[in-house]
Amino acid sequence: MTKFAPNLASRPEPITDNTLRQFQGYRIKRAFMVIQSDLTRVLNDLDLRMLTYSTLLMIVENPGLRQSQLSDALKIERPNLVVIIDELESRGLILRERMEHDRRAYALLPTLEGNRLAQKAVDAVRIHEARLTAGISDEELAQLNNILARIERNGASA
Amino acid sequence: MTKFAPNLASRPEPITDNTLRQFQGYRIKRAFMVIQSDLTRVLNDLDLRMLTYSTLLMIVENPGLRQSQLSDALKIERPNLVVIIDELESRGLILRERMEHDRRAYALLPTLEGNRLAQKAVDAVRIHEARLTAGISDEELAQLNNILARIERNGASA
DNA sequence: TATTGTTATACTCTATAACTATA
DNA sequence: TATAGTTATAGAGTATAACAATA
Repeated sequence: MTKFAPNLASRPEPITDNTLRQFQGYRIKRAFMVIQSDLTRVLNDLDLRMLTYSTLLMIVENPGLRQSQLSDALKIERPNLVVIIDELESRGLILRERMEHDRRAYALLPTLEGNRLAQKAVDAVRIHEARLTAGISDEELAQLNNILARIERNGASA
Repeated sequence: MTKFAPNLASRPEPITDNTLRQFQGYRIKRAFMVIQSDLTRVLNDLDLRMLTYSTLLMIVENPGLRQSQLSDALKIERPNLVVIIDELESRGLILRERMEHDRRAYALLPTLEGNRLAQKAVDAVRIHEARLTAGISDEELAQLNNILARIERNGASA
């Protein structure tokens, strides 16, 4: 085993990811994965997944919206939203109400329990976020969000 | 249709996501989704997906590493890595070489073509990243990465 | 016994085509 | 004919259990 044939060694040296780490996308992904992992655990205590959580919050904030509007806002394909709405409805968190002026569409409304669960989720997620952003000042977070928004805009105009 | 029964209206007002938008996770996710979407398109031109791309780059940077080391580094379950390695190997981009000192394990090595494709991918991703970070200074990106790393550390210690 | 790679399997999320009922 | 919601289906990505070969 010479130093000229390192490929055949068992590679006790630590594995590096410097090539990937040079990229913004990789670094943002790593932070996002950590957040997502912790958030998934927090939401699990409320029997919510990321999709049911964000769907419920959007219905609470925009009562009466249609499924098509919601799938646009959440960037979920309409067929995939159906089963999420089904789940929230069967749990008594939201209602589907036929619209009078267009009987093809449903107005989505939160129930009292839906509103309560949404509030509990928001509280829990605030605590989760406070933990993950501990030691980071409001100014730094504002700067972070400013840059993230600019990246998002750069991507949107592509 | 009175203003006191907005739930029954067809809701021509724009849909808002202020509840979700108050959270760092949501804002990071939105930026990441934009990056991922653009990166997926860029890699598609090289017949790579995010998983085959990051796997190939790790093998090029760490020639000789084992599949178990790679799955640890990429945070992919070992069974799921197998099919990715299969694909890269069948395309002639990498080799599986039995290790002399531990004949259970494979050393993963890039081929010449694997090295070439990895270089092309790195070049393409650099261009993609330059587009998405246009107008953002090096100082701002350094600040961004500093904050992202702190969030990642906060999550890791949880 | 424990580990490496593998197979089988299941679950979630995503994406598209085609249907129904309404418009 | 077009749209809203639905059904069916297929593809990724992810997760766990169990196996053969080897340590």
